[in-house]
Amino acid sequence: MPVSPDPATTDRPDTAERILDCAQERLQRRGYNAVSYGDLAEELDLTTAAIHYHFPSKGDLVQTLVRRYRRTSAQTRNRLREKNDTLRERLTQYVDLFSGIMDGGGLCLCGVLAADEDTLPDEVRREVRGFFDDQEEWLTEIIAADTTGGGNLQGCDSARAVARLFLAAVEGAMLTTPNRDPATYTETLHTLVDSIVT
Amino acid sequence: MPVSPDPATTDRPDTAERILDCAQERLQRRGYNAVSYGDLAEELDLTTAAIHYHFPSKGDLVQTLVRRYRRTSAQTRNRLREKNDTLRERLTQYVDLFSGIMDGGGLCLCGVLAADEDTLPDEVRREVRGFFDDQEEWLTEIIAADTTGGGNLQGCDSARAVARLFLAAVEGAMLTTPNRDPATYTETLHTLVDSIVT
DNA sequence: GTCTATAACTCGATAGAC
DNA sequence: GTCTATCGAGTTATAGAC
Repeated sequence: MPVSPDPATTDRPDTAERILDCAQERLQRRGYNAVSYGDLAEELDLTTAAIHYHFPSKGDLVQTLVRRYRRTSAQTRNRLREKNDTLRERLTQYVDLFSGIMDGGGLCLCGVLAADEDTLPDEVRREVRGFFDDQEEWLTEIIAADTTGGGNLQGCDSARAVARLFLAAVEGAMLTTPNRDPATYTETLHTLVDSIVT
Repeated sequence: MPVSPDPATTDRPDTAERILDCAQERLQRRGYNAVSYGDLAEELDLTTAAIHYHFPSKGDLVQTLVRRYRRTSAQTRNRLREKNDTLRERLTQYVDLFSGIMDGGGLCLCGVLAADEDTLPDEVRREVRGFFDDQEEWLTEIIAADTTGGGNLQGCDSARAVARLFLAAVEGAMLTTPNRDPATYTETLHTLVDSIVT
């Protein structure tokens, strides 16, 4: 039997993960170009050199972060799909995923980064684009899998077109909702859910 | 009869306006924190001191810019409303307004700035919020004014809820559309237009 | 793995000459 | 109205000690 993966006390995340956590929270509030090694170092009680040891460049750091974000998002989506059978339940809980993000006071990590797209290192840009592709693919699948054919958007439009619209509405509503109020965001998206599923 | 407003040759915009033009183009591509006085000075063949003469602080500059953006957007929307009678025409051409922005390679100025919201000076944040309020108000009016009651979104939902959804979809689609392709963006929004107006 | 120290650069902003 | 010159702070990143 292999030993515990943690060399030490096993009670809290290692430094690399603490850096990622902190970077994610700040990026979701401030965007790529307003987050610095200096910020993170101060909040984590480290020096910038220590962060550079774990992530040589800012591109490395944010690429690793978006990879983690994509991975956990995929796990969450798949759990969500297994736990719910109807398209309405699935879409509604998908919407709630992002209202949870807004509760924390930030926006979707990749939504924020997409606005800074022209200033991102190539490896980060690719990862952000991949995140949106993931979402579109998953939404296309659950919409196409719906057999009830309820809403007026079903049938006349392809599942992919509806998926693209849904993703756009989710990301856009986070950006445009007055005061970033999660309840108002949810209300806005429910208007679309009702239209898709009748 | 008053003299010409231009003291000189009247053939091209004055420096302040050239600065605003350049700042807008760069902000729409790079976001608030990746645009600097140094950038603008180089592209305009000026010094940073000259820009500071016209706009003492970055907050002044961007606030003035977003004010101008709100003003010209309002004029464009009102012309659009006068020239078209049906809700479908009005929504379709509203969508085209932003596909025109994407042709230039950038995003909606206020969409980009909203992603940087936590880093904006207060006066800029207020102006950006005002832009979204303008859009929501105008969309609410044209949706409420529609008498055909065609789409499935009409009636069951308030005009304001549909307006919020439409604005969110427009801003979000600019952000999430693969390769920022204007044609794909337009396609995505037409899915929503069809749903609203049947 | 974290530190000190620093290089090399960019940032927004200002003073004062012309 | 635009310039030169500069300040003080912040930026990413690296070298080398511990």
